[in-house]
Amino acid sequence: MEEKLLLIDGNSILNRAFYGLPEMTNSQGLHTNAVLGFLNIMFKFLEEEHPTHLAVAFDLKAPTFRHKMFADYKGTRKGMPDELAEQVPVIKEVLKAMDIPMMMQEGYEADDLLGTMSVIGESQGYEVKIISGDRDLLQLATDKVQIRIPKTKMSGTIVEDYYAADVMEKYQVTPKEFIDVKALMGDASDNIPGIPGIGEKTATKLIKEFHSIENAYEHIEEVKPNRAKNNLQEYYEQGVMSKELAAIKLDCPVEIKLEDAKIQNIYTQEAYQLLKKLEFKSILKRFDGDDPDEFQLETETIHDLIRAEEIFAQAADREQIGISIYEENDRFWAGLSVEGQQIYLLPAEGFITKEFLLDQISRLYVSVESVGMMETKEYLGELKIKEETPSVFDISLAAYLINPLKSTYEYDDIARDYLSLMIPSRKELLDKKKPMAGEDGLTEEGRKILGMEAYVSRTSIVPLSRRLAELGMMDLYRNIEIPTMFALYDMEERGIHVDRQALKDYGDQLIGRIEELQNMIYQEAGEEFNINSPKQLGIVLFEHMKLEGGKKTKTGYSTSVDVLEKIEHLYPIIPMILEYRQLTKLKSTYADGLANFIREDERIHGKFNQTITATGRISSTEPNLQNIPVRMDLGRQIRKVFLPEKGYIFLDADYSQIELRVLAHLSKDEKLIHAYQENQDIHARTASEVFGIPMDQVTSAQRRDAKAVNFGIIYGLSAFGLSQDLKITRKQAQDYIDKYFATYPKVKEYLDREVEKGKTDGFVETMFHRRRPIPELKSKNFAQRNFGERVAMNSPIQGTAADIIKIAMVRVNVKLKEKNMKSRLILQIHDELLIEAWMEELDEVKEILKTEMMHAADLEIPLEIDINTGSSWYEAK
DNA sequence: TACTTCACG
DNA sequence: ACGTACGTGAAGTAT
Repeated sequence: MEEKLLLIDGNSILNRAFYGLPEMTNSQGLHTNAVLGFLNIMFKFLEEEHPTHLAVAFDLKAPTFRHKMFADYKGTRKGMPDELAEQVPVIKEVLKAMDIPMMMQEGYEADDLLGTMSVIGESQGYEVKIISGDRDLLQLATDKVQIRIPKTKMSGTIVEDYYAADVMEKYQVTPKEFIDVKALMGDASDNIPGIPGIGEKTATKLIKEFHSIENAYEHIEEVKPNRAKNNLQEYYEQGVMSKELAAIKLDCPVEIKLEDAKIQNIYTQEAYQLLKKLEFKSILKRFDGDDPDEFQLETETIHDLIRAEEIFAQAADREQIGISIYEENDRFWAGLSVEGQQIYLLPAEGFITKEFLLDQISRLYVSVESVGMMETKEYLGELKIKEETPSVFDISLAAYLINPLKSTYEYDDIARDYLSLMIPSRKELLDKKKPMAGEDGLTEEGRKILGMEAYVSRTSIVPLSRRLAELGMMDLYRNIEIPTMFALYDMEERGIHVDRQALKDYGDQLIGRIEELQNMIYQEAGEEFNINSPKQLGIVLFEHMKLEGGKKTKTGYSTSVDVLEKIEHLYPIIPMILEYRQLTKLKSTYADGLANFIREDERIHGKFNQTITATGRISSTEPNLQNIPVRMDLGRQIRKVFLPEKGYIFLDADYSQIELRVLAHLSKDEKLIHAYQENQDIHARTASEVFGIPMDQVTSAQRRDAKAVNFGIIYGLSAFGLSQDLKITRKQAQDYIDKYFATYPKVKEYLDREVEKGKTDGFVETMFHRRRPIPELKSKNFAQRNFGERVAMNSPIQGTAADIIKIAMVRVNVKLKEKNMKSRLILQIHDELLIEAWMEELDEVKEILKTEMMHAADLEIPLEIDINTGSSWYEAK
């Protein structure tokens, strides 16, 4: 077999990887994206090329000979960011562990070492491949030496390949002449001065003609553009020196020999351990054979009723146990972790029925101190655990409170973060569409997943509890989140009644107008196209029709409302598009979308998610019942199809400006507090203060502007954002903001204080100690940091409001149940509760709502609510 | 799968 | 000179 040498430009590839991948750390907080990217690239080429030899070149840290040549060298190359710098020793450690030789030598750059090594390789008859992100290396290309430049594009990595002929084709000069081209044009980032006035084009032209700087100089009279001729004459010395700088050395005294680069076994134990610490699961998979200390569970599948009873009896006197459940169609399995690595898998079959298992598990909640389970809410219906059961320990909720920024809280994440245990994820195990269960019961993967989930659910109880206690969140967890979980379950279970036919009629009534609009739009545009495609729409409007106000976004023209509204009065097509958009939204998302979720009981049972938002709010999906139209009348009409059951009436209560009230409380601003204690119209009051006019002279426009400012404050406002919202100049917006803060000075102080806290502590928290980490505040990116500041201002306000309504929601729900009332809580929309009230209980329920909502938190100002009744959601709002 | 748009608080 | 209001979810198109 022919020998093949793969050479990697270490710094260059590491650099590319760093900027090509999103920020990423392992659980110890070590940045790892560049190392992962490097290894992925390396493995990609190992697989593609199957080289027999491999070496990686690195620059040494100290500025090298080449850079020192210039007195004004002060680090024209910006120092690398810390996040990258800390990864340099790491990749070296990994390579060392893999027995891959590294070339690093004082006084020589990686380029020189690569060049020298490629020459040696070629002279020995090796095929040579050089991997780099740097085009300068193209001068090394020959018939046998190929330069491969990987580029991370959106659609994966693409590689540009260059043998000598490819360089010729693309740059019209030979690889050797490439040096002269670079010497002529110079390179600021490499501190190569070049010759003034000669850029890429002239340089290429000259070298194409004369093949070298020296030859061009000898034929100086023939050098064409006059400017080039004169400058070449005047700066010839500098050109020659530049050439020396641009030329990669091919004769370094390299310390390693070719045979040292022979690939042995890179899958070493040391490398494995290192990669494990880095948490590179995808790379670990390349190591075959079993990890000697891979985590193993001992699984016993229970088919015998007597044995099952034995096991449940044994579990009953433990402090912690872990449960996992899996259901598919009518089949049911439970996983149980009682001690050590022992897992019991209990399929419901034969004498062991699902009812038996659920009953046994429910009993464990009574006898065991803590029963750990993930996503407990999904099983509350079957388990029949009472709200006040102290042994309920929901792993997902605990992990969410500790870090609400994660997108998932799966068992492998929890194991990594709280048990320092790397185990295969559900996604990895079920990778190639492998099922959890087959004809003969659980598959191998299914057993593993159920086992690990039960194991993690038991063993993480202690570390999670400890962490919650450390962070002062035990009360929040016990008294707010766990009870909220029960309330959400109840709401999901109850659902909301929808008139199926009325919903269909609503949708049908839209169709006519939509078609009409569509034809009118085609007419105006003079062509037919897909109006739903922002891309096509943008081209039709701003190119074909040449409307003004185009451009925006990287992918094309923006066609969003605020862009279109600006030109709404100039072109008749614009209002048509806006109306078309509105109607198709109502049709597809609401009329058709909601219809798909109406169940047999004529009710929609949406899901409420408790571990999604960064601030502590809940979210609603399948369908989203928290964004049913209300602002525009046509959309609002859809609420007429949400109806109470016979004998019931809707009761809707929402907090009046809860976030501003929370702000008043948290900031302790006297003026704001006073205004609320007097129950004044806060927006009018703000307008009066900001514009310096008496309350009774505030115009509706002034009130509207003041309202926008009040909202802006909550969002961590910026002059830009406010100006966009109010369609005023930034100067005016800034003026409003200044005046606002002059009026409510404590608000300003409070917001500044929160930003400061965020910066020093790395997080901010609500009145009830819910915390939101803000990693963005440490970002070196200006925009990111600004975002972090706004988050620091907004999260405690939005989060405290979320805490308060959770408390109210729980109390209302519990009270109605305790009193055995027929009335029931069915929806929560952030600051609003919707109750399907039994007609005869109406007054009592109203009282409960008022009391519980107004007294959910003890603030310096009263919490007010608006309350309405109606025979549809439309009427009740 | 990413992006854009738009519905809500 | 950056590039933005805070928090969500769903639908549709383009990749």
